[in-house]
Amino acid sequence: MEPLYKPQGVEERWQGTWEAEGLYNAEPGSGRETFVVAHPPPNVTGALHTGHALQISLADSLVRWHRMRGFETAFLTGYDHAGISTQNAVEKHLASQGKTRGDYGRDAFVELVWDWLREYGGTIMHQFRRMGASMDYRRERFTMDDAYVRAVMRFFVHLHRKGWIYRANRIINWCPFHETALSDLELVHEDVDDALTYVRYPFVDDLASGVTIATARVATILGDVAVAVNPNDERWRDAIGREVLVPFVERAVSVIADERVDPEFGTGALKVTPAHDPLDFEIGRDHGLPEPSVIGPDGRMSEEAGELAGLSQEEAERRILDWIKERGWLERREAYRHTIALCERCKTRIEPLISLQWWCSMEELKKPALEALRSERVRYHPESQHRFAIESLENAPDWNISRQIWWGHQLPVWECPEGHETVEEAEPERCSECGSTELVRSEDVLDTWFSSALWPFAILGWPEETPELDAWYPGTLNTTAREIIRLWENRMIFSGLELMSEIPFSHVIIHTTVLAPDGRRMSKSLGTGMDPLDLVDEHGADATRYGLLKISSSQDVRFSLTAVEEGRKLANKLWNVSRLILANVGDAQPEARPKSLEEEWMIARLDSAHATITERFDEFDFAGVARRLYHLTFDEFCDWYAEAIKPRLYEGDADAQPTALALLERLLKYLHPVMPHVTEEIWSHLPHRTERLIVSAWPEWDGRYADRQPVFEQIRTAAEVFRRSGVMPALTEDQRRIFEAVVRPERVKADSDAPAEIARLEEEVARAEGMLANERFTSKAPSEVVQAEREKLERYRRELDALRN
RNA sequence: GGGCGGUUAGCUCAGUUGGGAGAGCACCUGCCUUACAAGCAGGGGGUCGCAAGUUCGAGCCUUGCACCGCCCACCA
Repeated sequence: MEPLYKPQGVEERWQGTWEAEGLYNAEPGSGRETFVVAHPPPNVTGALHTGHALQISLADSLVRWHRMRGFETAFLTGYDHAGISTQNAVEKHLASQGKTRGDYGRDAFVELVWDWLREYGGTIMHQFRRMGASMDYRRERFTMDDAYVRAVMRFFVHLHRKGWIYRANRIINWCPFHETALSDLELVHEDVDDALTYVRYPFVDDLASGVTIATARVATILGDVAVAVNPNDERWRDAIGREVLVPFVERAVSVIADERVDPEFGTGALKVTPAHDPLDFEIGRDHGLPEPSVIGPDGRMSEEAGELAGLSQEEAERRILDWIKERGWLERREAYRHTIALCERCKTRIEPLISLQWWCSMEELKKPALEALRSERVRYHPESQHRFAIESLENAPDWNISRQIWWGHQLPVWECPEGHETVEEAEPERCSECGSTELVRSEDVLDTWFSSALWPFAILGWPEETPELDAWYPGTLNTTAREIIRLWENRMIFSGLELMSEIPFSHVIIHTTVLAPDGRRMSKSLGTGMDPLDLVDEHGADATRYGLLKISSSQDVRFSLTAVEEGRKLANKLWNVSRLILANVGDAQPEARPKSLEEEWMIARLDSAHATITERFDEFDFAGVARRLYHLTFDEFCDWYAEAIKPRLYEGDADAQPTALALLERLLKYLHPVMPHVTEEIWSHLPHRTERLIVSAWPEWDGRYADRQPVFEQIRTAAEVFRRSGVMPALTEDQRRIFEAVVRPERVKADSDAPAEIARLEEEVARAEGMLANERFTSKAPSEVVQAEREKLERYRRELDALRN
């Protein structure tokens, strides 16, 4: 064993060994209590980012802890096909060769995606392994596996038969680049500098006056079917019911009243374009207005735009503005900064369009899920996120589940020439209504999250009845980022309840968002991202895991390299104290048979750490676990226990050796869930150990020596006084032996500063005396607090006496 | 605009029923001590964002304000 611990090489070796020896494997039917984590499936095209690394660190520490505690642990993993994201990646690849998906056609394109994935996809599992994630990689699943596809089809048909899936023409978010609908949750928003145009729509019967509206989308004027004002707006009260002319198309439309119009914005009058604005759409439907679409799926002016058909929106806007100016209807234009929606994948500006899409009603699905959340059968952690999850589900709108892309699960819907729809899991022979055999399958695919919603049970073989499904559903917990609550977590809960009649897991851990060191979000486009594998290469997976856990306490945290470096130091410290012990125990067998104060005290400290670690893990306070491990190792095990027994080890004290080995083993076990590699490596150097640490038993609590702690603490106080002042306080023989081993008084320089120490203690005595002299304190404070203060005062007086002699 | 989180040492952060302000890093001093110089021992450094309130006592509880951040959002 070298003095410097180098994780490089060691970690990969153990990762290979653990997996090869089948120690990550989960088997159903062991009869043991289960601990099941269906880890969030990363995008099949993705690479490990900091969020993944944190998620792995959290989940794997819990999994390893439970494995050692004797649970049957199933840490399950796989890939998400990530419809739009993957298609986008492949299309970019094609674009670099000057091609488009249109050059291939649907079937060839989908084949191309599969080829592309075989070439470039599926790298992240290697990175999970490199983090030390103890997943059962044999059971890796993919949402496009045949079995998984069958589960998705079953889910769709099930919901359709219940009447909860329907088709409707509604306004949706349209990405003109991908030419597909998107849910609200697949958008990003960006502030842009635009112009707000004030246009007068003249009254039909009085062209000299009219209603002035303000718009940021001049091109959509062609689709106006009304002007709306707030009914309480005095300025426009007389205009309600009159007719105005829509510019350019010179269509006469009514001025209507609607509460949803904000009188504060612009002039308080809104042009109503139902086909191209979500609010206008609602107003239009409620007032029974027509819905002319003047912008097409390609983002250009459509046939209904008449003479402007085929133009870009910018060109159309110029033409319309010229027309308005000529007639003097343009009141003014002003600079206007506002927020627009973009496709999160290609950053193309979203067009709100009316489109025939498939929807999933939330009305019935969400009821049992809400009950499960309100009764806390499923609990989000922290509590604030639990409330947010409930509110999100309460307000969940119907879910647009169809997408007009090619990569994904094609809808199990077949149409005959009569327009009848047949919905079956597999291709039907004839139309269910007219018997026609000329069936054409819907071209739409399902929203990626529709299949993700089945993850906890589809990966176990559902809808087949498998041993895995029987053993591991419901699972235990799930870890995820905050923004995934509505996209995924809530949907797993309601789909699990609907199809399995049981919640998929009991706990959802919403983990920290790791920000860049400057406080901005980590993202590739901002250039603030970082590759966690660089950390792993430089500092080791153990240090990286420790560092990420250490900073995982609050909702958002800035990444701090010092936390990872602290982890590296911890690994090195552990390595070296192990060298000390292993080099001086001969062929002793590990056995805790304490014969001295420092041994008893160390056992009491290990007991204390045992309690804290259990408590912190149970609360999902991973930073708290990391903190306790650090101080247990550095302050208690190394600085005091190891220093105290060192002289005995050098002398070959046969009593010290077996206990030292036993306590080191216990320390290694406590550290293993967080730092698996270095602990397993040290474990492999222990004499007579054949079993692996990863599957060794979590230590039992001892509990015999809690009362030895005050006796030991007197040595620590004595050391403090001595180092500050050079004065040697009175100690028992046993205490003095430990004191001399740890403090090495012969090495402490004789620049004693007794006067300063006396002054410090005098201040303390005065403070304590003051408090105890305050009658309001002694009469109102709890008696324990007063008693503790009296004891402190006495201790200070004793120390002071020792110094003054 | 809404929700949530944050504001404590130069930096990143702990502070768990209200009872003497802490850690790591950085900085300074002294030590190559037969585990570790990626170490050991010691030290300096903080009106706990601001203002009121409750209390014998507030970093912690209440109210208001300010600033920072994340997430969400159909003011055209």
